[in-house]
Amino acid sequence: MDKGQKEVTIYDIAEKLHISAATVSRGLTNHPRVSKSTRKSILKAAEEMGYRSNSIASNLRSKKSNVIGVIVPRLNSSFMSDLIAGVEKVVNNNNYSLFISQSLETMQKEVTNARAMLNNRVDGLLVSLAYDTTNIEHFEPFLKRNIPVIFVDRVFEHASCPQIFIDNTKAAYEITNHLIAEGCKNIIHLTASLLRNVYADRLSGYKKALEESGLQFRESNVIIGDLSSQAGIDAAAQILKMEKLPDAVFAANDICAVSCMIELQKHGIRIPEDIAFAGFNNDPTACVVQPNLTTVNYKGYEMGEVAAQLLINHLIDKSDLQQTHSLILRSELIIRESSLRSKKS
Amino acid sequence: MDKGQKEVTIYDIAEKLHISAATVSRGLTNHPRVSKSTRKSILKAAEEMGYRSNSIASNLRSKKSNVIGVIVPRLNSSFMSDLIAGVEKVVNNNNYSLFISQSLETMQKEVTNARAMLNNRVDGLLVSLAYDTTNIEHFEPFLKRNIPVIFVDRVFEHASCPQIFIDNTKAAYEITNHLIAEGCKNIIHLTASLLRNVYADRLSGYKKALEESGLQFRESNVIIGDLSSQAGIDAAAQILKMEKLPDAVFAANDICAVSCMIELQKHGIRIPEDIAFAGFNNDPTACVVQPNLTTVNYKGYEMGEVAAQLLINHLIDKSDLQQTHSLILRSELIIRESSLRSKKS
DNA sequence: TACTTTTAGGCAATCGATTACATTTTGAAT
DNA sequence: ATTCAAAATGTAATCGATTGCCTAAAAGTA
Repeated sequence: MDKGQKEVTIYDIAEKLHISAATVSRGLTNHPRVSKSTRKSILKAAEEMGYRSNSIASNLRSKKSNVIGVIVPRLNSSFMSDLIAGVEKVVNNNNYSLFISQSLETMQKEVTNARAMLNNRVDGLLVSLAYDTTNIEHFEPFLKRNIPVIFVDRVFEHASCPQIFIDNTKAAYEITNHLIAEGCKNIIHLTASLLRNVYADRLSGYKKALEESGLQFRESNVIIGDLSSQAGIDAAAQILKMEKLPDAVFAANDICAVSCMIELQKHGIRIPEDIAFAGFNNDPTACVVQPNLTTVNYKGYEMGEVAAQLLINHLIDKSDLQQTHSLILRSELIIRESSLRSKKS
Repeated sequence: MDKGQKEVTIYDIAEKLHISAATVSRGLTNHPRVSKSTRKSILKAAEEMGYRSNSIASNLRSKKSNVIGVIVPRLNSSFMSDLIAGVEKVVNNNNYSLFISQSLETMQKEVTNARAMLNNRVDGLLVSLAYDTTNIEHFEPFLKRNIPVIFVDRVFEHASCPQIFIDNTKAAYEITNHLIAEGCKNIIHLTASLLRNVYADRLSGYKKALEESGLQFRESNVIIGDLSSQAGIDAAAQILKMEKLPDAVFAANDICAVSCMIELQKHGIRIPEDIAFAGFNNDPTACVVQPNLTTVNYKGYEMGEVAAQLLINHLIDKSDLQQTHSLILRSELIIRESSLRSKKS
């Protein structure tokens, strides 16, 4: 089973027009050193003959692929798919293509994927790290080759890699303060691997808020899981077993917050009267669940756009990436009924 | 700003080991005609020298890229991101890579994206069509070259393109029948472009159920939009203006169903007492919204896995794709409170 | 020992486009 | 008609790996 008839190449066009392949190549790429009339005849012949530029050959020779690589923990999360959609839009509008892979939250796959990206000679890389990634040596080969690597959301400190994220500490600080202002004094925090800035920072914002309000931070109030829907259910079970019920739960994402909340409701807990709730991300479910979930609005789409644009600008005009080391995007606290206790009391 | 120091090639390895590049190439690809000892020394040298296989060069010569292309309407929908996650898993496990682009529901972008995929010489293509795609001439160049094209979910009838989807007619028939069994007689159907099988088939299942129950089908009961969250809100407004309120709404996806339902609730409509609701897809929100939404379970992840596996099997063992023309996956009706009126009456 | 087969490895063309450099053509100015 | 810069095109090397065909060496066989 072969690829059907032979492909039309620039040589075929050259032969037909009795000109050289070099001129054809120039004609097809709008090189200024080819006359208008020749270009026109080249384009016409290309069209007629069903010519399809072979990017692979072009990439090999020109040592650039016009491909951006993306490595994310998972593709099927509301946040990540938004992020990727934003990236795709920008990348596509700039005539680049997108190579995508997911690490499934393991460093091992992240390493494998990075290697595949390198072999495929992507021009740049956008990365959001897996839960258990402990170092980023697997990106060194890119940096050594001056291939830009940009971290998004789940970042890692490295002199030559720009980072794009939000101020997680501040956001968590604000949301915790809000809960405290609503009268909560015993706040559970659901989170995931503290290796990741997003979770470590949210935890520190939470701690800071407690501290400033003179509330004691208790290690046992931090439940570390994978922030999945199941993790929320498990956390609910754990909470129900506590000798003294907490008066608030702040989860590091909405998925987990919502499932935990619903599970607790099934056991007769009233939200927010018995336990106030807050999440993170402003997932679609946040304003569907009853009561609507207080959360941090933090949409991936723009983050994806910004990251992709930064990368592409660099690739196009070679602007110095080091200039922009960290890009901190805006996030906002969205207060909904799940945390509003003061009105009721 | 160049790519740093020169890349290590098989020639460098060959020179160092005083053997030919051909042998190095064979050694690296586990070709049987190279001795164990030479292979070992090649691998060792490659490792030491930091050799990275250049897939581009390899692709050019071997005329195969080990890349699968995917074109979907959007990346940031729960269903599509699940589907892509399934595809990615299978593709990745088989040492292929993934090229992804979104058509944003327009045929124009679909055409452009297809061309980019072709230029990049993908080995195969998975496609889910845009709303307004009227023909699939843009995939002919693939077929002419014997590059397999498989349609997923939003399919198109074509002799050489396998299709993977669910029985939308049957699912819609069942869900409509269920609503009728619950006593509904005036059922609104929210859907999108009838150019797409998924929506046309659901409509015909809806019609068939009405017909068989002796209920009259009314054109004015079908509201065509884009099934977005906003479309649900718009539909709610339209419904509220009707001289006689419907007693059920069956939306062709959950996003739209949920937003429509919530909007109606805001206007004092009780679900399911006043209006029963049903959606399609079993999105995460379906079991978060109150009351939980009756829907069709129809997860994209497995569909993605199946599609990718079919494609890859074909690429690997050249099994005849024509063998499997249509693959109809299982779907199931999930009845939840949003449509349960009989108990209450 | 002589001959055949197997195994390991080398040679060189090839994939298709790009591009530095060389050459020819054009056209304007003298 | 001559000159010369500018414009247009051609030549040929190059990117890095693969592979059909060939040869040499090793192993097996009689």
